[in-house]
Amino acid sequence: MIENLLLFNNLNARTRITEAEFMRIESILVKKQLRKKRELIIEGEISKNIYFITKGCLRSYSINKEGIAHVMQLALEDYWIGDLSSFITQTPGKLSIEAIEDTEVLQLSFADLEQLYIEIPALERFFRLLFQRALVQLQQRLDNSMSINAEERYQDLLSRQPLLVSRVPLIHIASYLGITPESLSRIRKRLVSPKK
Amino acid sequence: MIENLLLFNNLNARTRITEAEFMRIESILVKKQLRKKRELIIEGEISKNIYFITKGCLRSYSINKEGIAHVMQLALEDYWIGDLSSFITQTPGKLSIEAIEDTEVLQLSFADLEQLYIEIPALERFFRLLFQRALVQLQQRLDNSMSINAEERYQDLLSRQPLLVSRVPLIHIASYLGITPESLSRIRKRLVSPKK
DNA sequence: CGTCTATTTGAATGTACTCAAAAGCGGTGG
DNA sequence: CCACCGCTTTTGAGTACATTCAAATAGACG
Repeated sequence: MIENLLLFNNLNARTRITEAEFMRIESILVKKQLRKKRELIIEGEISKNIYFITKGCLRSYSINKEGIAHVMQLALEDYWIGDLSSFITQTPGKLSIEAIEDTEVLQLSFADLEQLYIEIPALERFFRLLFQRALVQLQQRLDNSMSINAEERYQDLLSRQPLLVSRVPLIHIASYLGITPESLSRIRKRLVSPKK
Repeated sequence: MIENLLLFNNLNARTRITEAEFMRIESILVKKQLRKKRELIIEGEISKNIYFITKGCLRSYSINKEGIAHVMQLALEDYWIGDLSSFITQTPGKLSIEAIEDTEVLQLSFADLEQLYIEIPALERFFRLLFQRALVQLQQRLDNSMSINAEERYQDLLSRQPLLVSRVPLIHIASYLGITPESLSRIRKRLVSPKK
């Protein structure tokens, strides 16, 4: 019996995972609840897991030497999140992940995933496609950060991810866009009353 | 008989590809020569191929609406390059790729690669790992662009990729770092004569 | 050797920043 | 249930860093 239909559909959107394979995967996953403001992983730890979000919203971020946080990823349910760098090298990571809302995730460990890659070749394909798409999206984000200004970046995000923008506090949207909260506040004001 | 040892070692650095499998791959690859300043792919085209560089140096870049180029990737021999977005969606791309030096690449087509994924499961793993690492590196670059200033980004690149910096004209390094050539010129001057 | 492009330098400018403070909002405990 | 506290958002004023524009110099290539 399939429990996590959201994940089953997520895997099967671009791959074919059988029910039997999926139940094998499910038997390994660990469900985790996280209250708003609580941290899933903390800078300096070795990330033993990556996470599939079944409910809620998370942000991953790093802190620079001035003590300022920069948002790497904002993720709602049906997304995967983790400190990939720490996860694949199994060395201490620079990212922390915090819940923006009360959140529920499914945890998948490094060792288990390596085993599953062997047992279920379609899963290797799944993550190849996942990383491929993530790479393209990140290239797009980097290109945006170089080629268009803050206001256009905000409008682009707003048009692509309206739900995300409505659920995430301005302070984290600003950080994701690479600007200060003050600047984003002014941008929003301009967009409401487009004087001139 | 293995012809492209550089590629064979590239594939086998993190995967096991047998000689037989590799010769199957080689039978499909097309060798292409490219003179300095010539373009490998041009914005608006559908990227039918990705490329492994066996000799030389390439840059991929996009042009924004003001007509300014932004470097997405700088790649020397032993690297893979392409317009991944266009390649995986088989729709017109926004990137162009140009030779910075006389260059030789091995071309791998979308259709051939899909076939090879089926024939050679280890290749699926190879590209899963390749995209995984590329994603981590791009996350690092994005984090840098938000958390440290232009001078620090240049020094970081210089320490990580001294060969690349020495072989690529300042104008393209600047674009890669997200700054103007004038700014990078001034940064270099400061680093030579660090008055205060 | 001449032409074209890349690099350097100078001066003026602007966009987003910092610092500061007020207003708004949400959650918690008395 | 309401008052308070902390955090988020807004607004203002002054500033800094990299930009733009312009021009001179240096370097590469045919």
